[in-house]
Amino acid sequence: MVPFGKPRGERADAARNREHLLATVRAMIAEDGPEKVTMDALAERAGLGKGTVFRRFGTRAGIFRAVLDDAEHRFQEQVLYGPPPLGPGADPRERLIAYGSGRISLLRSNHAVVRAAMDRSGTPAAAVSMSPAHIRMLLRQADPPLPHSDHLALQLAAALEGPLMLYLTSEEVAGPAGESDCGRLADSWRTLVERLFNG
Amino acid sequence: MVPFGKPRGERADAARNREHLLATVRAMIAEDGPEKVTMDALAERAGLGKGTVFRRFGTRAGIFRAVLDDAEHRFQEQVLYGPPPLGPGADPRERLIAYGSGRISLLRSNHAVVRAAMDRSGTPAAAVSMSPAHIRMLLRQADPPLPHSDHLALQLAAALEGPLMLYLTSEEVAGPAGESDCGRLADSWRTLVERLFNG
DNA sequence: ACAGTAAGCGGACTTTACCCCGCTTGTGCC
DNA sequence: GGCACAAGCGGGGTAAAGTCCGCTTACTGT
Repeated sequence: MVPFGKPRGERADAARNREHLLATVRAMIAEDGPEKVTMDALAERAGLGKGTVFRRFGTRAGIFRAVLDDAEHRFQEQVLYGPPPLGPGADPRERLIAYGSGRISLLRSNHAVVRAAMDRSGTPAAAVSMSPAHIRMLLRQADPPLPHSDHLALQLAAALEGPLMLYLTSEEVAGPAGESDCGRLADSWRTLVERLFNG
Repeated sequence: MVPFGKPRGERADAARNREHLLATVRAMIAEDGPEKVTMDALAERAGLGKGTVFRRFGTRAGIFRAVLDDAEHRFQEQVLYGPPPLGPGADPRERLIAYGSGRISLLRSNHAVVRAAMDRSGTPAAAVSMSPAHIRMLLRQADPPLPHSDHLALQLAAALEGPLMLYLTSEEVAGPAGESDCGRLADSWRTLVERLFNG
């Protein structure tokens, strides 16, 4: 028998500290925005050592990824088990359109944190996103399945997330103007998907 | 008359230093890759002060943007004045397809530098790219013009550049395997554009 | 040629992410 | 309960980006 009987889960104090750090960082984000969050300040405010912060989250970006995890997870649940058209039941085309507008508003409402989570080129944003996989699945379920579904899925994921991550600055996204912008982004996503499926 | 008669162009020594720095950074990139380039090392190797490096390029990412400028500029010239289907003369659909595969191979062959050029969230990658504007123009020239052309252009630009910038890691792109990957990316771009125009 | 001036230069300084490693503490086993 | 030990903790240390400001130097008009 291999000596690794149990992976020995996270220790209780560690879990407590993680929660505490998450709460603290959320508070700091609410007060001054993510760009003002420094590791030292976070550690001090939480009353913990800097080493602890890094042990829990690995990198600065990791903290923001953890902050997003919640919202991300709720959304994913809607996608996997929720009611149509987002959840299963609707046809792939409608699901994909719904997925797009849901994802756009998710990204918009967390835009600053999303940006902070992709700082430093180490991890590509794929880690923050289940989009490529989900889109690929829907492309394959289409009748007839779309060609190049793997690469097409990457491109569609980028079409969805890229404008918010690559091309739009924070000011363009925040504020009331940004809302209508995102609405139009959802409209053009719909166009894109409809034409893609009709071809 | 306003006192600003002449913008007083760049001084000769400054221009010389810029060229020298660019040559130095290119050499460093060739030797160890962009991620190993530090501002201190660059300044020292060029025999200049660090302040000078920052004055010239603003940020670390700025250096890599400057390095890319050349290739970018040559490509842009092909797009604006070169022969069809990339240059003017072909119909918008064909030009867009050609633009995509040209851009993909440009990004692939400079992938490491492109990534380095978008480090630090300050400047969105738009600065490295004329894609959104060019794509928008082609969408408007289509007959009939496509709806939502502004936002659709952003999404298509992201579909084109996003996979290479957001979702594919350096290893996946470099090496011989990456070449076929990029070829398939170009194929699925073609599909995307064809269906979009046919709808 | 020369004086005035703005642009350029250098390098010490500051800030911040991230590493390291000796000490402490929670946990599973008896 | 007590032991052994891995996991967790702390905070000083390092490296690298970016800022500042006093000195120097290339251009311009006369």
